[in-house]
Amino acid sequence: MATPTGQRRGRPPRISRAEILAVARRIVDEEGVDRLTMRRLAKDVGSTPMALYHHVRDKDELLVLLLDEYAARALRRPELPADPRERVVAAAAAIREALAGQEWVAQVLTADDLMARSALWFTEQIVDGLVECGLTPERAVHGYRAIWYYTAGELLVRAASARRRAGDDRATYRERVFADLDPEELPRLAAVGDRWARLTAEDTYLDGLRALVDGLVG
Amino acid sequence: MATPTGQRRGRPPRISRAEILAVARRIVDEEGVDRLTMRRLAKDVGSTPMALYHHVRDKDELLVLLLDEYAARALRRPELPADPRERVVAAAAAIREALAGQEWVAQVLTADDLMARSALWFTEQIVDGLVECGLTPERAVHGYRAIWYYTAGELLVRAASARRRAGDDRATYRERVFADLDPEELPRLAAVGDRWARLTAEDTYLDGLRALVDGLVG
DNA sequence: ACCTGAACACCGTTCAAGT
DNA sequence: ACCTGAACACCGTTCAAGT
Repeated sequence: MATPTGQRRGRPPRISRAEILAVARRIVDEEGVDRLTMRRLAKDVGSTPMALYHHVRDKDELLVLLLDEYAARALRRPELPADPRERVVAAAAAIREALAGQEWVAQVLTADDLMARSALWFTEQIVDGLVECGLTPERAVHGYRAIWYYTAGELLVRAASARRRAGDDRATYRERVFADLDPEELPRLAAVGDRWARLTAEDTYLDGLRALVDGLVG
Repeated sequence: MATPTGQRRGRPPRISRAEILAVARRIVDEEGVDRLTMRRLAKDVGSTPMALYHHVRDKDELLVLLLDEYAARALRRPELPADPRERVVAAAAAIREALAGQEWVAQVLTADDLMARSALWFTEQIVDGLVECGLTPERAVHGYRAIWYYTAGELLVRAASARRRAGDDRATYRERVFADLDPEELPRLAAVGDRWARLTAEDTYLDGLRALVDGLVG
């Protein structure tokens, strides 16, 4: 709060929300989101845990702010195709592109959902593209929602398997299950057998997205 | 380990893995997965935290076991339609039906993925249905994968919004954003405006699933 | 073989006080 | 207004010892 003369009152701030977020981002990037604790963050900022609570409400808000800021930076608006169906595909793919690979994003994502004003432009493109394909505005919103479910699911499931690969040992469990399936009971899976791991590791996001969009626009 | 005469050696067990899982399940059902801690669980089992580590490797394994057991119980195999496309839809819907509403499942799901032998029958039905629709086995597996992304995404995103509704206050944030959108910049979203919350709260899982399956089988 | 007690190395957050 | 210190009420897991 400023006084009528423009002076600030009380003790001047030593740390800012922006500084807190920058340091948090560095910890997350270098050591993973699990290592981001309020105590550790305070230490790296050169302050105390409780000082942080003057700038963010709690740890949850910190994570959401982190995601919003990342989205604002990473979601550069691309040139989109003129064809409405291709525009929908390209907008969804751009969101996924920006969020994939950032392992920590998936873990925060479940705490927020379509995040930040910065993502709304993409939402607009998708809804608009679907309307131009002939859907009513209501069905276009539902279509956007389906696309978001698919995209978020891909991000979350893939992040989970990446984490599991890091922790080993359960990957071999799945391989064991698929290696000795009963071909009587589960013939298709038994036939795929050892190719399962390779097949599900392939990046088929775009194929699935196109199928979904094709199905949505009829 | 049994001796050649069938006797067990060493101190007889006081608690079993089955008992641990049953108590864990009760805690999760009654108070939520966040309240399930090794210490709390030990207390309810009438033992000590470290005794648990003789029956499960760590907390992660406990959660996966819990999910596997729940899936085995909840995934009753339904009568499936003869038409292959409808069979794919029905099998996916059955998985989703069993897992939806169980709020804790979503939080564990990101730590596992297609869970347990008990789910493989459904996977088989989906892959088989897609093959009968004319897809190659490889494309059928990719198709299954897309359906799983969509289904897991729906479960996780909806569970996240349910949690947020419980915690309030940020729901109003989204409403505020949507209430004063710039109609110049985001005309479609501005037009939907206050109907956004209602529209995205609707259960349109089946519509999206059908669209995806339609798109997959061409 | 199975269980216990004590300890290690942490958490997020509140409260009361200081400048 | 902003920050600090001490404390509260917890965590998961390891280690050494007991029966």
